[in-house]
Amino acid sequence: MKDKGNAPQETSHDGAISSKSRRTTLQDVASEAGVSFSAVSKVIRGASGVSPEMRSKVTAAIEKLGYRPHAGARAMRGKSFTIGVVLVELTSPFQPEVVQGISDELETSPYQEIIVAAGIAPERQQRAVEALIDRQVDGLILIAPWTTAEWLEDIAAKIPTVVVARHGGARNFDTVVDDDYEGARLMVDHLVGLGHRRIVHTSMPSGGLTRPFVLSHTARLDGYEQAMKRHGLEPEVIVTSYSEKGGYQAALQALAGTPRPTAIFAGADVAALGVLRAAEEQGLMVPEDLTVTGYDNIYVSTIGRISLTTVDQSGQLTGANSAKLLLERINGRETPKNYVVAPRLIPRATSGPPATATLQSQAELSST
Amino acid sequence: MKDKGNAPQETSHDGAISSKSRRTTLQDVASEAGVSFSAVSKVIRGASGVSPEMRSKVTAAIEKLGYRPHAGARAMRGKSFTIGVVLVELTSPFQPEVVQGISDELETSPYQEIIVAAGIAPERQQRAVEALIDRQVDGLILIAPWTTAEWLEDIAAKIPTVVVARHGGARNFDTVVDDDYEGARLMVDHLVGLGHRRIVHTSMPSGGLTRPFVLSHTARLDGYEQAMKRHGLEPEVIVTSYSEKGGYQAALQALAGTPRPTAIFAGADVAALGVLRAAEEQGLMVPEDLTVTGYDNIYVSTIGRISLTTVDQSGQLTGANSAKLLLERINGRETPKNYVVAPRLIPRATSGPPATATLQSQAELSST
DNA sequence: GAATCGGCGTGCAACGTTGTCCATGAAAAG
DNA sequence: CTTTTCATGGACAACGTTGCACGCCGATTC
Repeated sequence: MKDKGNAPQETSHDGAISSKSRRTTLQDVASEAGVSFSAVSKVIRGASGVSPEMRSKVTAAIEKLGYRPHAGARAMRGKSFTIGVVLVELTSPFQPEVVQGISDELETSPYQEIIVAAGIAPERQQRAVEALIDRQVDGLILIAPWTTAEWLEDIAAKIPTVVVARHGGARNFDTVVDDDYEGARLMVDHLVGLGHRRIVHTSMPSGGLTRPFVLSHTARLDGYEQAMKRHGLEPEVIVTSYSEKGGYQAALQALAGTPRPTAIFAGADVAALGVLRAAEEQGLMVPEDLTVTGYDNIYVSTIGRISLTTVDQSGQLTGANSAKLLLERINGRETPKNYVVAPRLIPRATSGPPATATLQSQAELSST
Repeated sequence: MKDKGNAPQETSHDGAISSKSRRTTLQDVASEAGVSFSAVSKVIRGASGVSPEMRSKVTAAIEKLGYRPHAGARAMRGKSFTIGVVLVELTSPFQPEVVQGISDELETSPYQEIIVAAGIAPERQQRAVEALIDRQVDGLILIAPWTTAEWLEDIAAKIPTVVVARHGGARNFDTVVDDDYEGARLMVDHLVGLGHRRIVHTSMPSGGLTRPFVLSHTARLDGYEQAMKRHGLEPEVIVTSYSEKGGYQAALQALAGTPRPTAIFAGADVAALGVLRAAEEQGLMVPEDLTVTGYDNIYVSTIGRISLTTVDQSGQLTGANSAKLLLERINGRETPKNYVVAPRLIPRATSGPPATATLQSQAELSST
């Protein structure tokens, strides 16, 4: 394997090769196999018009030299085999689960994902998408984008796109959503079934989006309100943010009301954690004095100390499905598909019948 | 702006343009500005030999056409302005914080990060790195890689690299590590200061790595053992994994010992959560009957219901610093740098003096 | 006033692929 | 035995950049 002496490394002017050795290219493989480089390209692309011997010779050479195609060069002509994924925050508990589902699904495909955490601001999200398009991604998966519907349609007209956690369907892209409406109903039914009547819901600003093109939290809000009305109960909503702090603030506000609610249904598990803190501070026992529930079934909710009653929507499944839809779309499908993930109620330790059931119903009666 | 009739869209054979309009290129900008495309390239690259008028004309044209450079084409000749980041798991609580730090740092640079979750298996991590190299990343940040030191040096010889959370320094790459050794000492001192003498530590397998080239958890283990010995105490280590389940199992094992330990110092917060669950199941009050502490100061540890005593190592800072080091290296620095993040003890509600202090010391005396 | 210099703009050859078009030769059909 | 067909492999022109080499021209120097 020594190549000393009479094998001049190509007569280039480039005297000082920068120690970092050159990458093996199609050309290298071609000369190793003793064929033309177009033939090698054909083998790699699985194009027709290749004899079996040809194929095996080339495959052997590729193996021997450890050849790997240059993504940049590929991107110049056609596909880059790269998928762009945009999410809001990596350190938030739910969205990374979706990404993990995407990663796992793409693991067996030739595609590689690029992940960008773009925050909540629409402008920054748009810049992130543009940066991905510069990198010639073959497709986009946008998780809970806060941009306008028109902008999304424009982007999707240019490049195969799947949007996650956004309701309302679309013309040019596929969607994967949890049935948030149904999930909220499940939770309200659970709480009402336990005997609760004053149930407060915490939500987030709608971000200027209009129905039916809304993000998950708005659909949950709608589901909550409808379910409450169906039970003949008065909805009560407090709008803060989906964060521990937002939940804490919402809880303080809710608990100051008279009569005090017996249950707080936070729109997200993170917010429910804040509600728990507020309850603790006010000396309320959960679930004896106050039932607290969330949505998302994030990891923290499962651990013993928290054991939060919540709704599961399988981030993994959501991610895997969006990756599947995107690959279909890259392979030519044009008609939009909308995949709906069925939510599942997970009753745990933070929900129970209201201890003050009799007292409460008296208050209800006198106030009606 | 209508271009009907006598503006033939270039005399190409390509009749059916696939609706998705062509991207604007250097050439387009050049004709808009009435200059050569090399001139435009110079302006973009900030090369010398450009007159002010030239620059403004070109900048205007770029602005007008909304030109954005094609990353693939750039990657063919030189830089791709892309950084590859490899981590173990996106859904783990600590590593995404590091990535967030990297993202924030790169936000103001022309570089864009590609994130890959590669799992714990060295082979899969290696494949991930190769996929990134195929994409011509200009640099790599590897978070807690389980690969051999030789392999890392080989990669780093080819491409600027920063390794996070791996001790021992290196020839060809920079490292950013928390001073895990010191952090473990802080925790042991804290516990001993409270009066504990039987302190169990939970760790993870070393993954076949040999000192001094070890991952964080091994350094924590070393720090724990040294500190215990300095206090004249007997170290007791249980090896499982850094997960809720791993912590649970370790705790069961530890609590079965006689005399029972009064404190369990888990090597990671996630594991400490499992310890808490085990304690709860056995009817032990924390911290009255058992002190539980962790390491990493993940988000969950901060919330009221958990309020875990732990050691903070600022993932954000770690990430930001590794990005800075990588950019320096991309700009030509060759001499390796090792950045050490100072750990900080965060005492919270899960640690306190052992209730059975007298009893405990009797047991100690009789067993010695 | 001629020679030299340096600033500025242009031309052009890569870079590593893809996919179309073309030449070759063997097998099948007449 | 000649013509057509078809499978196979090779040549080659893009793709959108970068960065070097060159040529022009006005200004400085002797």
